[in-house]
Amino acid sequence: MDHSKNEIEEDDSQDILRHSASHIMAHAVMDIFPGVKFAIGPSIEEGFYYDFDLPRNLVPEDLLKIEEGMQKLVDQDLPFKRSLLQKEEAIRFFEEKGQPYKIELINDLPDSQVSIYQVGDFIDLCRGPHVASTGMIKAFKLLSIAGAYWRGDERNKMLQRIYGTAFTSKKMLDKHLERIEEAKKRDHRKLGRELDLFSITDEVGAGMVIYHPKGAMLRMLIEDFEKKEHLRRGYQIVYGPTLLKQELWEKSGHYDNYRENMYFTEVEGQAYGIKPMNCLAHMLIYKSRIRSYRDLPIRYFELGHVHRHEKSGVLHGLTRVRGFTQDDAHILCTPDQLNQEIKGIIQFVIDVMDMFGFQYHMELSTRPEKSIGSEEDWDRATNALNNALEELKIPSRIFEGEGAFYGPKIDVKLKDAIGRDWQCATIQCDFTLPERFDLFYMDNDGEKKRPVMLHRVILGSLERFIGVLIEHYAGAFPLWLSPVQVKILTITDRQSGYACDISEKLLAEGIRVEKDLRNEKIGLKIREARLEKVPYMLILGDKEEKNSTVNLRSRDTGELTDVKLSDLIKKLEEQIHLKN
RNA sequence: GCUGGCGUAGCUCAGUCGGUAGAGCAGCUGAUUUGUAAUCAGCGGGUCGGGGGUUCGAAUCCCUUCGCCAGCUCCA
Repeated sequence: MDHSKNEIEEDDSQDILRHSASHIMAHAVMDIFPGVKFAIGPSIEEGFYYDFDLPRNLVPEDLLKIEEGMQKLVDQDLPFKRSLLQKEEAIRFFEEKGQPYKIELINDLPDSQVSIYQVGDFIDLCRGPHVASTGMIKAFKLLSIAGAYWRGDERNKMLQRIYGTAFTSKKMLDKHLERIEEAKKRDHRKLGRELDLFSITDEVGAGMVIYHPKGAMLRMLIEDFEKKEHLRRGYQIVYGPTLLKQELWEKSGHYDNYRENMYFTEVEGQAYGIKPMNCLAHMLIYKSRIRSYRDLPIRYFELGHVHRHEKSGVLHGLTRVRGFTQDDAHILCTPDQLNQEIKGIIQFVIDVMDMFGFQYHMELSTRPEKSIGSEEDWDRATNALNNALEELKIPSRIFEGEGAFYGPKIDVKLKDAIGRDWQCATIQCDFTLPERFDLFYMDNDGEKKRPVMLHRVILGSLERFIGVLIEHYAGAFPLWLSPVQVKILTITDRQSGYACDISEKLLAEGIRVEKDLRNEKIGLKIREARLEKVPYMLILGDKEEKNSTVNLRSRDTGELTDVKLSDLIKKLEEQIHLKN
């Protein structure tokens, strides 16, 4: 995404504004809770926050009081004053103030001098910059209270975080608050129930999805699409079992590294683990016979249903569940083929993202401190990923040390219709599992060689992807993905026969049709079909029957047209083919 | 898992000071045969998330457990 110079400047000034607002909030909190200890208070993408160590827990009413305090500070139009202190001076200063978190921060700063900012009676360690004075904060609002660990580490004390946002005008703030409301309307948990797509119920278990007929249809359409696309790209479809012997998980290292996330069971004295990943069966297929370099690359694809015991607090609708279906593949190839394979996967991801209309960006994560494998392998794998990105001219950010313990990876973050990022696709290089399972191929020199394994998903998990899709389209799926594509509505029960006739003809063409023949007013039927977000309604009255036409009403344009059935079928088929 | 909030009819929600539960929508029945976002009338529906306690009496107070929500940490 290109930012013009103005936009960049605007982003910067907004950051400064919000960061300044967080200082003002801290001041207001200090006025109410004199003993407060301050942690950090940065600006973030949508606003700002500040973490506090407070003598008591905050309640929502506190936010109003703090907002009032902030408004007073803004009204006074107090200047932000910057000054420099020697590190030792600063430490002494914050010791006197009883601010242990600030001292910890100062001790970690490399420079001999640190800057502090004063606004009113509040002095904070801060790199800056800030707005000139508090009067420049024209519009702000505190949004929520949450717990947050000091320095983001769950072993540390949990502090109280207040989130807020600030803008240069009231109008912009209102627009932002409207966007938040809009996002709530698109929430896939809400739409999932309203559109009768799926349910998640305590009776079954937290994080376990039940697909209702329409949700199952949506999933099937995506699965069919994926199978076709994978076959086209030289993948072979395979299936592995859900339950695999515990010994196998011990061999793979999952038992040591991933046990907390796995479910185990015992049958006739034999211990089994429920698969949290699909790779083991794929490797066993590879190992089921001797492979030649001529066979490579081998690409096994599985829509594999895995279970992971996610911590209870992280579950969220379809986007974070305990049982989910990955569009998983493992590619076994020679080191020489690595680059080409990675490029193929990236192109696959791009094709699919474009088709669904998602923007995306890619991130390359390199070797973490805690990792296995030789430096040479890591370099080769990292270069392969990096070269592939460069050759395809894909800009990416590098996250040093964020790779998996067995290899570096490319993560793809897609951006939905209202600008939120989601992790779906990931491409990971792995030298460890081929080693542990002693995978090899016979090379052209007659020597056994070790293949490289790529783990990759394109959509990630179908559950998460479907959740994201629901929100992306706000439930109004494009025709090819709509569980019901056409709904037939009759004016009176005189048209029931004609309606069944039309319905059968559409079904015969593979169009997904529903009929509403109830003795209800057309207004009601249309209202309900609209709420169900059906792309096309066919309204049938005496007039249509007499003329052998249908009155077509479009969800997206609201347009009404009288058409012949054959023309309608042609139009629908064209649109389905174009997948829009 | 952690911090805080919340769990009342299928859904959205009300329920005062502790005195035995209510609305709208949905559902069912009947009437209505209707032209582009809600026809009218009647009826049924609840172990107030589960368990335990306090009390003459608990949706309401306390404990515990499960789940949900907002974050944190983790992640497809």
